[in-house]
Amino acid sequence: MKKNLLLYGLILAGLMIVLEVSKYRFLVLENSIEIYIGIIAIVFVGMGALMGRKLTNPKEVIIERLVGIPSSPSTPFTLNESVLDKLGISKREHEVLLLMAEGLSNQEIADKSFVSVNTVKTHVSNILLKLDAKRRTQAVIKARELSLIP
Amino acid sequence: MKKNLLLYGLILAGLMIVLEVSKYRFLVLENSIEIYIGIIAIVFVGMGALMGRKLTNPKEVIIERLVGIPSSPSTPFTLNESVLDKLGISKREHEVLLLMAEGLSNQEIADKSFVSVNTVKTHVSNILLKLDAKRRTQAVIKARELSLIP
DNA sequence: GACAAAATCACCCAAAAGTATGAGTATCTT
DNA sequence: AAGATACTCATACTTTTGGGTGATTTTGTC
Repeated sequence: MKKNLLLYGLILAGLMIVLEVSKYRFLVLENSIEIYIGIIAIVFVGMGALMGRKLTNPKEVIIERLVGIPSSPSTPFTLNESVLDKLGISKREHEVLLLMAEGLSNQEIADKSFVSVNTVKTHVSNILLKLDAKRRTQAVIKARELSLIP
Repeated sequence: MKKNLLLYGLILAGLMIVLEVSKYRFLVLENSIEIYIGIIAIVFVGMGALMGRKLTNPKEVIIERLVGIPSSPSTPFTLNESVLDKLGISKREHEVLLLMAEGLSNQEIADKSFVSVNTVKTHVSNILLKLDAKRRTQAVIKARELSLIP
């Protein structure tokens, strides 16, 4: 990085010198000032681009891979009931939660549970409240984190 | 991108004009040419840096690291790319899929991805289509089953 | 039986999600 | 230069969700 800045300054200095020298040799015509600006612009855009690229560290995607344990016997899920009633989630609500986690719509949950959609809605609303989630997707995630669902 | 180039040209043009005008007003002193060059240099380095950053796709350097089972916290996820392009899921769509899996709303995804909600909607629609899901919740489940997301 | 908690349902409204369609831009390949 | 693909965005419309409120019915417990 520092090298770049240095190189950078050197080029600028170089240009100055070139200009200075040529000026006294009457090579700097009135109308050619634009050309100089153009050249300088191009050069420094290039430099800037290079620097920008260097500054932007390439994202490193680190993929960690386990060595042993080729196939652990998938997670043995056990429901955390203490959390369940600490949050005051009822049995029915938990059922709905499970169906929600399967990606079912309220209507589908209603059909499976033999209740009306409205009922499911209230359950879902309560679940969202109790799990402090804004959406059903979030609720499912939180529920899984709390071991309320597999 | 095009906007940048345009803005770019405009700034260059602007500088030219300023110089031209000031030249005839005898404001351009012999010794101040260096200052102008400096200013131009700085401006264009900045521009160049910005452009360079935009142009440079964030190259993803994938570093694989083997972990020696210190305490397997969860499933060692490895993305199944073959499935990914068998289903024709693009890079952007996959990104959206990941954010969807975090329980984010379309608006939140849009904000995080610096695109409009409409764009996110199209992506989500395509994802639902390609994953043969009716809802985003289902899509997430299927994606997880297919090892498209952790 | 009385009481409380849970479950059921309805209605209305607002917000979010999803569908369909068209279109401009960008990128990459041939 | 042309074509394919991906990405972006818009507009309009439908469906699903979610929030709030209130009311009735079970159900379990004291």
